[in-house]
Amino acid sequence: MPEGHTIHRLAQDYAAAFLGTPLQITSPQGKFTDAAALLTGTELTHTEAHGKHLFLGFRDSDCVHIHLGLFGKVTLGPAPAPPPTGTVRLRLANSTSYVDLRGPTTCALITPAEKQAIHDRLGPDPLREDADPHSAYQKISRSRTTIASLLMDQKVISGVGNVYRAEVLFRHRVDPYRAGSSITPAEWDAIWQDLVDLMREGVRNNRIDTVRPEHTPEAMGRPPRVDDHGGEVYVYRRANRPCHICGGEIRTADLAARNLFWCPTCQKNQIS
DNA sequence: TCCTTATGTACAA
DNA sequence: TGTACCTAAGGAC
Repeated sequence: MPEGHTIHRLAQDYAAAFLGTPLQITSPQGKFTDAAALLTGTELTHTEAHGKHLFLGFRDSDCVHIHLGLFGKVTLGPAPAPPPTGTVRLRLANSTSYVDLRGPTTCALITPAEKQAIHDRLGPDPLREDADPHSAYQKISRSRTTIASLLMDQKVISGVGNVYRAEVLFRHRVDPYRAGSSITPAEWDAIWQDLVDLMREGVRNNRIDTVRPEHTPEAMGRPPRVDDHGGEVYVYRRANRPCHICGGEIRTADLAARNLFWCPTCQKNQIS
């Protein structure tokens, strides 16, 4: 379930379970065996997230770079660790906990220079203190590309994925097909601040909820409901179902090989 | 049991 | 723009 909130939460969870304790590090699947052998017995010293990238620091400068991609999953539990299945790329274990990584796009030992290069190519992350929303707006305001595409471009803004993209555009009534250049500074400020708030809540709850209190099923007099992905949302994966606000049909379309969801009735803001 | 789908990204043409 | 990569869950039979 990897958007930026998931990765920041993992950075916290890895730290809480493993920081400063000697670790047994293995790669039952075999694709990370050499690095695991190099690191086993050492301590985890640092964890960090930037966008959807997770960094695990060992000793002075050893760093494991993890990207979950679309399918990657992490399971964390109390010791003793169960016998690993054949798909576990990386297992960390100490006397109290274990964590298994499966199916990541990336799991690699990298140098400080390589780590820096990753930071350098990523746009500001709403979950990081060092984020500068203005640098994202510089790119957006000069682009003829749609705002829906720009929000998914990790060079523009990092950590936002297909759920937050669809939901934040709905919350601000922004037509996803508007060009970046049509987004006003005030609109961007509101969208950015909203992403900061939503994604922080996502880290806390480990899921994505975007429905405002006045639009919850209870407030609207509808039966309770949790959407397919595990949180409560306005439009994501709700194609052909009624909009929570106007009752019209939520639409879906292909945009850059991803599914876009939006309400054509509610999302008509041209200038706000 | 098979097929589709998924909260992602990189690279080729 | 298309394709490759990685895994698992859910739905259609």
